[in-house]
Amino acid sequence: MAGVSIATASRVVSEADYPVSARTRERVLTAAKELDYVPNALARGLLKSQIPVVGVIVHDITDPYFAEVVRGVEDAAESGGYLVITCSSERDGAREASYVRLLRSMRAAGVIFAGSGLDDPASVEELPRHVAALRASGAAVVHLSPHAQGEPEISVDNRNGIASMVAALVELGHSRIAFLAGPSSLYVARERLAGYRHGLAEAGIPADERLIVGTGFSAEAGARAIDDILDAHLEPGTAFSAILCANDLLALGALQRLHEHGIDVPADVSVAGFDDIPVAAMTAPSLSTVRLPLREMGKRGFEAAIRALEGEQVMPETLPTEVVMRDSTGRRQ
Amino acid sequence: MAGVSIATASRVVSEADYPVSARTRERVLTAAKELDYVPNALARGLLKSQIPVVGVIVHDITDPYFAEVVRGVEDAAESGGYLVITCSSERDGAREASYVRLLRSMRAAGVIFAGSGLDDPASVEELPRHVAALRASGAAVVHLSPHAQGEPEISVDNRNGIASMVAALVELGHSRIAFLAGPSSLYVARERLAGYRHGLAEAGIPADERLIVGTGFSAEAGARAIDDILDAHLEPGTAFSAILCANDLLALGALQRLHEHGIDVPADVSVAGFDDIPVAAMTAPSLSTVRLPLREMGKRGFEAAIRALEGEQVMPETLPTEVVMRDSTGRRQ
DNA sequence: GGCGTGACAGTAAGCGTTTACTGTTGCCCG
DNA sequence: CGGGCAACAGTAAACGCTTACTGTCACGCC
Repeated sequence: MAGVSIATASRVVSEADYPVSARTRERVLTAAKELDYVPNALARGLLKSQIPVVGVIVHDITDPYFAEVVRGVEDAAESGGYLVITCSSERDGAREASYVRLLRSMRAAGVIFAGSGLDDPASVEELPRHVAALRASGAAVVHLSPHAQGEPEISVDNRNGIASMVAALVELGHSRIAFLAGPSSLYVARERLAGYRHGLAEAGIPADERLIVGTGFSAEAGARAIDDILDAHLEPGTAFSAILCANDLLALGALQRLHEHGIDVPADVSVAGFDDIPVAAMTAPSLSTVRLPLREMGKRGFEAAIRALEGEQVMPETLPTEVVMRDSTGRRQ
Repeated sequence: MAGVSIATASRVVSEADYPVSARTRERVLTAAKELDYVPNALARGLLKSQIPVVGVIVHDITDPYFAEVVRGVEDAAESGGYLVITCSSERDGAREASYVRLLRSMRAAGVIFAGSGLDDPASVEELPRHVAALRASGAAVVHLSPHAQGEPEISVDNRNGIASMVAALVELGHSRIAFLAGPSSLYVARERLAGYRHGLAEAGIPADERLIVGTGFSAEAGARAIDDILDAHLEPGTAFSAILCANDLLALGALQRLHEHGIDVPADVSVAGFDDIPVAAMTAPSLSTVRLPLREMGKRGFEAAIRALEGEQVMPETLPTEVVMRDSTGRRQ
């Protein structure tokens, strides 16, 4: 339509670094607009063996933690013209591996693992094969949490984050602090448990194993844990005066169940979470927690991927955490 | 490696409907496994002018409403080997159009609009062009909410949903019910407002315009609306005894701000939301709301897209809503 | 015995781009 | 005034796959 060869048209629309006269360029652009031309990313991708898409592997997009991270990736990706594919693995190694395979088949430019690694056969067999192939073909792989293959590219100091909340609770006069520990199959949960022990040790408080309860990572699990604690005849106020949770969802569930039991927060017991997901500020009472820069993690994750794509060496970064005291914690009565 | 032609190998790995002898097939499969062969989806897609990917356009993946819908799409998509691309438009027509253009450029098999339509120049100019092109090229386009182009393929009866909550509140003795209406720029908010008026009319209660407050669709907006109401010297208990919110996020914000003002829910005022996002069950008091089958909507949306792809006529479906009374509502004192 | 037929296997075209390479100008400089 | 070069423009190959088409062979039937 512009009366030029395909090559010339391509050079104009793809903004190639190749001289094209102003008149020709103009004609091509006019024709392109007229035809509502949109380049075929598949053809382009076939040539480059890469399509401007990054996959984000999360445990569950419905978990506000991951939604925030994905949003961070998305915001950073958007400006570069990248699209992001969300993959909820539901903590199933096979599903995770299958997603990564699909991402590999479509030559995604990068894969960002937002959730922490799993102890799962598929995660140690099929997954590493795909990850290696992805890397070999020039795709970027970045981790935002600890995992089987080692240290994450972008991380947050879970251990010291939890420890500083322990310190804050100790500061408020609490010495018997229960811990809802999350699932021990998750690397990140183990780090947080270590942080709890570390914080206690720092304060010179011996850990009471009866106060450490293994849980899932959901609100229901938090509510159930409260039931378990109460069933074990651990009296709030005497056996423990504060409950620290390995993530906010657990804390939310705990808060609700405590309310149902007529146990007042923070008068009878203080409750603290970890992550600072948006709803943490919206509960009544609002939840004291440790803020993780979730969106920022997503953003940095994407940026690290881009850097890797450009052949740069990516240096591991650790992002800061911050204790946020709200209304669910109070001085020990 | 298997000693066969590319065509034969293709027939085996793509499970084409073409006879291949058992021996040959075996050899190909063995070689494929040995080589860790993964087909190139881009090459395949280039040929078919379509790649097994669907885009979901949401306002914000961080909003639990959309996270649920996306998860529904994802779950349905996974079994078919489709990947889902999340696009948070942030209610910006230009950003939305740009996402759809990107989806078009990569020949996505479908685009699902999860959020309701926008009143925005870009949404009435660029967007329809891309949507038309997508449809013309055989891609499926499905809407889960009302929008400028008409009725959604999958929907929920917002109007009657709200109206039935009004009825439930009236049943509890409330007659002065404030309404946090959401943004009037959103089709869905307008439908809900209509439902509120309808419900009131059904109960023979005249609408008091002072009790209808325009808001955003966030928790902050809900909190602010409470401030506005109180600033207007509308006394809880006398001017109104219940607050109905156009979505749960608004209700969450309202709940928190009421708590801060020392106004007890439900003793002083009842609060109800709409959507039944997961956190609605986790607040204290837990939130009475209207359940929308969000995940199911996502799932149906994907299925409708597949049906459209197969050339089937897709019939509009309306999914049921259900009033869920929890602890934030009570009989009028 | 010739031939139609079914079961395979291979050849090659084509999907929409990008880009190395090959022209063709016109201009500058020695 | 001729050679060299910059500035363009076009040709064609290649990316990895699917599939229409073209064999080839063995078998069974008239």
